[in-house]
Amino acid sequence: MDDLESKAARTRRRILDASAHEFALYGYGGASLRRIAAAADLKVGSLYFHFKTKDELVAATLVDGVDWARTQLRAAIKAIPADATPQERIRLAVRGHLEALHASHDRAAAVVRMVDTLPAELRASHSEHERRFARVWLDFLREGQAAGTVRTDVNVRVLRDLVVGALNSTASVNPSALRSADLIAETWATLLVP
Amino acid sequence: MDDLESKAARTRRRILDASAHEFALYGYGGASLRRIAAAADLKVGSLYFHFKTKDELVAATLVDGVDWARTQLRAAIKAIPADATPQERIRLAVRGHLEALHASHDRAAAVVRMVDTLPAELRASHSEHERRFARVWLDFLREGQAAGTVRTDVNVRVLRDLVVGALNSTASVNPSALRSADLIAETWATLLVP
Amino acid sequence: MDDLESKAARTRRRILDASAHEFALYGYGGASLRRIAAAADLKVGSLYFHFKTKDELVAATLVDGVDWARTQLRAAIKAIPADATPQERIRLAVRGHLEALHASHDRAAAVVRMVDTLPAELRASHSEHERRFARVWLDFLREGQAAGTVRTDVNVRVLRDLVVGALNSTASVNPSALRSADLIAETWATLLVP
Amino acid sequence: MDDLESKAARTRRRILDASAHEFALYGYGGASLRRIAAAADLKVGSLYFHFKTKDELVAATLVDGVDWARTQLRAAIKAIPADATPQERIRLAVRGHLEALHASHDRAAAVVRMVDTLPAELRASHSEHERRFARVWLDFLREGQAAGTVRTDVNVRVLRDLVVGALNSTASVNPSALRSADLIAETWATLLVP
DNA sequence: AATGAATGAGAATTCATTCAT
DNA sequence: GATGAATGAATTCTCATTCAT
Repeated sequence: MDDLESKAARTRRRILDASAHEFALYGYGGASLRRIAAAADLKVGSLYFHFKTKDELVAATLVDGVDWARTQLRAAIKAIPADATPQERIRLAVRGHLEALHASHDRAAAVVRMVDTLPAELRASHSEHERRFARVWLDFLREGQAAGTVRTDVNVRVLRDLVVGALNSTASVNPSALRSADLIAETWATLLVP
Repeated sequence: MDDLESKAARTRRRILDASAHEFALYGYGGASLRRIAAAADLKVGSLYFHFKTKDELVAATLVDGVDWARTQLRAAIKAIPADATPQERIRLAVRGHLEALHASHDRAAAVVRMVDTLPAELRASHSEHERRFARVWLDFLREGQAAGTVRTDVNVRVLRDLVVGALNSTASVNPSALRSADLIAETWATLLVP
Repeated sequence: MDDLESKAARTRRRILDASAHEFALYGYGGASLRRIAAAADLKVGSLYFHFKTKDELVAATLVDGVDWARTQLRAAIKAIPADATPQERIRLAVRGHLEALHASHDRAAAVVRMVDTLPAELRASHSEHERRFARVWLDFLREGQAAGTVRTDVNVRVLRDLVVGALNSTASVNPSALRSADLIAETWATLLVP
Repeated sequence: MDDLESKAARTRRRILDASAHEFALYGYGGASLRRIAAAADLKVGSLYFHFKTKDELVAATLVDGVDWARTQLRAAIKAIPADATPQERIRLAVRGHLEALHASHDRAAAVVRMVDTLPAELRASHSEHERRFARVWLDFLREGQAAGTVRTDVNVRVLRDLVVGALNSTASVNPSALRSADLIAETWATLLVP
C-alpha cells in the first residue's frame, strides 16, 4: 500500500515501454492497443484504467520520450570536460543525441516516428516539449559560437534544425546507425568547427 | 479506346495522387483505402481493378514519389549554369530537393512519411529506389569534391546522409519550411564549400 | 439488376424489421447491433453498408414505425362507414390505433419503447413525425366535435394527448392488451360521446 | 456508528437517487453503473458493497420509485376535503399522480422509463408493486362510483388502466407537462364525473 | 472499368463484475 | 465502507478484401 513505486506506477511504466515500442514500429495510425496491452501483460480493457484514451496514451508516450531524450542530451553536454577541444565538444553532443535516440528502448524513436502524422490536437500539445528539446541544442550551439568553437557564419536556428533533422533521420533510415555514430559525430565536428 | 492516355491510366494517376495525400497525412498504418478511393472519386472496390492489394498501391506510391523526386532533383542539378559559383551550385541543388519535397502534391512527402514504418517486404523492395535517389546526391557531392567546390575533409557518404536526412526532415517538422528554403540552402552552401 | 425490389432494398427491409423487434424489446440504449444483424441474417459489419451509424438506423426505424402507424390509423378512420353511430366511430378509430400498435411486427411498438430515452438529436429529428401522427387524432376529434359526435366541453389538444398516451401505454403494460381492445374501444366511446 | 441513519444508509440513498436519474434518462439497457457511481460520488466497485448486482439495484430503484409514488398518491387522495365537489376530488387525485411523477427527482419517472424493457425476472418481481400502486386508483375510482361522483357506465378496471396510462405517458411525451397539469386534471374531471 | 453488397478480422472503447487491500 | 486494479465479454465502428453483376 505504501510502495515507493505503487502497483499502478509499475504497470504504467510497462505500458509506456510497450507503447514506445509499438509506436516506433508502426507509427501513430498503425499502432494497436491490443498489441500494446499484450506486450505489457495486460488485457486491452485494463489499459483504460491507466489511460482514458488512445490519445492520452500517445501524449504520455510523447512526453516520456522527448523529455527523456532531452535529459539524456543535456547530461551528455554537461559531462563534456572543460578542456575538451572544439571538435571533441561537438562529437560528444552528437553522440549524446544519437545514444538517446537508439539506446532508449524506443522511447525517443517513438516520438520521431509519430510526430509527423499526429492529429492536430496532439501535435499542438506536443510542440512545446519539442521546442524545449530543440532549445538544448540551440543553447549549446550559441554558447559554442560565443566561445569561438562553432562557426558563426550561419544562422544558428537553421543550423539547429539541420543538425536535429539529420540526427533524427538516423532513427529511421539506418537501424544500424549507432555503429556509424562515430563517423556522424566526426562529420558534424568537421562541419561545425570554424 | 485509343487514347494516348487510356481511361485506366488516368484513373491510376488519380488514385496515386489521392494515395500520396493520404499516406503523407496518416502514414502507412493509418491510411485508409476507403478515403483514398473517395478522394479519387471511386468506390473502394474499384481500387482493386488497378492495384491487387493495399501493399501494391503503397509500393506504386513509393516508386511514384521517389522517382519523381529523383527526376526533379536531377533536373535541378543539370540546370545549374556552368559558371555558377560553388555556393550557388549547392544552393540550387538544395532548393531542387526542397521543391521536390514540398511542391509535389505530397508525392515525395508520402515517401518520407511512410518509409520508416513500412513492413519488411515493402521496405526491401523500396530500398533500391531510395538508393538511386541518394546516388544523385552522392554523385553531385563527389563531383563537387573533385572540382574543388565541396570540402573533402569529410566522408562523402556520411555527408550525403546528413544532407538528405536534414532536408527530408523539413517535410515534417515545419510545414512552412519552403519559406525558409533559401535560408536552408544558404546554410548548406556555407557548410559545404571549403 | 432491374429488380423491382433491389437486393439492397430487401436487405434494408430485413434490417428494419429486426431493428424494430430489438428496439421494442430492449429500448434505445439496450439494443445491440450484433443481435439485429444476426436476426437479419447478416454479419455486423454488413449493417454499415445500409446504415452509416446506429443512430441512422434508429432514425430510420422510428420513421418506419411512426409513418406506418399513421397510415394504418388514417386508413382505419377513413374506412368508418358514413352511417356509423358516434360510439361506433370512436370504437373503430381506437381499434385502428391499437391494431397498428400490436399487429405490426413491433414497428410501432419500437417507437413507443424508444421515444423517451432518445438522445437529443434523434428526439428533435423525430418529433415532427410524431406531430404528424398526433394530428391524425386531433383532426378526427375536431371533426367529431364539429359533427356533434364528440363532447365539446374539453380541450381537444389535451384530450388528444390523453387518448394517445393511454393507448400507447397498452404497448407496454399489457402484452395481452389486444384481447381487451374491444373493452378499451368501448370505454373511450363511452367517455367521448356527449 | 450509532447514527440513526448509518453511513451505509445515507450512501444507499445517494445511490438510489443517482440510479433513478440514470434509469430515467437512459432506460434499463442504456444505464451505466459507472455513471451512477460517479453521480453518487463513489467508484464503481463501491456500489457492490450496497447492491450485489446491477439487477438488484434496478429492483431496489423500482421499489423505491413505485412505493414512493403510491405513498404520494395515497396521501393526495387522503387529503381531499370531505366537502370537495366530484370534479374537485378527481382533479386533486390527478394532480397527486402527476406531482409524484414529475416532482420526484426522477424516482417515479425511472419506473415508467424502465418498466417495458425489463428482463423477465425483474418484471415478475416488480409487477406486484405495480399492482399495489394501481389498486390505489382502482379503490379511488370504485369509491367514487359508489358515491355517485364517478360515472358507472364504464368498466372500472379498464378506466383505471386508461387513466394511469395516460398520466404516466406525460412523463415522456412532454417534459413541460407539469405546467399543463391543471388542464389535464380538469379534462379528466370532466370525463369522469357523470 | 467500376459498382454493389457482403465478409471476417480487428479497431477503440465501455460494460458489469471481482477481489485483495 | 470504500478503493484500486484488473478482467472478459460486449459495445459501435472501420478495415482490407472479394466477387457477382
